[in-house]
Amino acid sequence: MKIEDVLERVPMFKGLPTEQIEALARIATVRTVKRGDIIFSEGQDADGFYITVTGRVKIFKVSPGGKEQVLHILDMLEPFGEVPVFTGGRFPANAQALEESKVLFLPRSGFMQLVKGDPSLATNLLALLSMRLRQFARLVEELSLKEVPARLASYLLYLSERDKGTNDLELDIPKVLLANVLGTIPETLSRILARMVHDHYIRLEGRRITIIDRGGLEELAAGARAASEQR
Amino acid sequence: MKIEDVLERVPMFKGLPTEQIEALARIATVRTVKRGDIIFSEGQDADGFYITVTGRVKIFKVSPGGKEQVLHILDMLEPFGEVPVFTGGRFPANAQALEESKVLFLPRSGFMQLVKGDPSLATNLLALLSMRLRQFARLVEELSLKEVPARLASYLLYLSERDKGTNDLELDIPKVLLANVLGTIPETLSRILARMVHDHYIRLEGRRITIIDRGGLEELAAGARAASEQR
DNA sequence: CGGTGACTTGACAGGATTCAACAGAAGTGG
DNA sequence: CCACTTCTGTTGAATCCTGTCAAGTCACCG
Repeated sequence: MKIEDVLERVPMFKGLPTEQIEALARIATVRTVKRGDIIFSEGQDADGFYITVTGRVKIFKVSPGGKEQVLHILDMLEPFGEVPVFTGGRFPANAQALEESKVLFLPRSGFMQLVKGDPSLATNLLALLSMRLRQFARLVEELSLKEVPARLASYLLYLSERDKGTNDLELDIPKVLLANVLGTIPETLSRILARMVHDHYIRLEGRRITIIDRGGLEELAAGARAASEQR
Repeated sequence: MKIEDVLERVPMFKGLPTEQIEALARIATVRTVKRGDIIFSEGQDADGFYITVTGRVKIFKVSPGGKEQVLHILDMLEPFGEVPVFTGGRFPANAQALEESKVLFLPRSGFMQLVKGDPSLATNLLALLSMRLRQFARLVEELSLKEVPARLASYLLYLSERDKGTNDLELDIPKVLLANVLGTIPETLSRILARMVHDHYIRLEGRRITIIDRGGLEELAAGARAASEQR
């Protein structure tokens, strides 16, 4: 597939005139990465940003002890690593391919010129960054204000909502990764899932989860006292 | 003071032509708030954003149980509540005045037009939002990957750095608020400060803190094992 | 078939919150 | 100016969640 065709489908570039798409395509380069490959690391000098073409990428931070916190999981056609394009300097986090993926690299120079020249691109970007800020605000809220069961409940409800309200969910990521998304570790996740099963909130078979008490999950997510209340 | 003069000094509007400053001034309104006043609440419909003129404002989230997590503390001439300007919809968090303050309100309509017309304003905004994203990434890292002593150590070092590396710090916020910034509660903060004093990292008199072991603090901030190691 | 990765479970320790009580500072009003 | 309330900060004891350490199962792959 031609790069132009990819760029055209990127939401961020919605409404860009063809010639500018072509200009972008000329400066873009494709990079193929294998599962587990690091695309960039925190602190690394940033001279451009990326867009996923196929595959998925996680953005994450690591503690000195090796614990991970996932900030984003990016699907197809989502830009990432764009922050240092506007602030200059270095990448604030790490990016790693979850699967064999193709990513597009757009060098900073040239891109900035384009932004300056095209107000609709600029406002698209403002919308994108604002959306990210919203997500972060929610993430901070979850991490700081809620306990793990509440976060997990939120996540399950989010999955359900994303699929038009089904009760039959299928985790599309391994549980280790889910744990890191939720800001915890696999062991804890495992236990809380078990507890939720025991308390008849959900049914669980491997990565298949069925919601059987949506109301209960919603209470949990809202921060109600933990499951298995036993006062 | 005239509104134009204020707007001119706002970093975000750096380099804007005078006539556009004047256009902004025409749509802006001033609002005076007392200490503790809520400027906007999470979920409230957003039809514009704010800029601090005098005083300070905190942006925060609240858990159902009443615990607070502070996202930002804004000094003079800093914009806030700007996210929904670009995403539409509602405010993602609450804003409350820490002191008697004057804030400027800029309605969304009109502002967006200005953004579309002025590329340098747009890039200023992109830089602003990107900076915020960076801060959030760091906040998430602190909350998720570090324990309270490490966060406190980071914060103290940050204060020191902000004042050109002094060892004599003066907290400009009450400790309750600092606790909420660090994602904890006053009791815990109090104890950890006491421990740091006991371990000769700092000296403490009310809100005056003197760093006496910077290296030690740096280790703590990096995530080394907690103070008062006693294995 | 040995080996690696994903996942689970148990025992345990430890950090942090909760509940409670209290002292000092600050601000209010008579 | 003093009594009183409120705010701020500190300390103690008990509890709980969560992470750590360790072991073990199951599935999949070379």
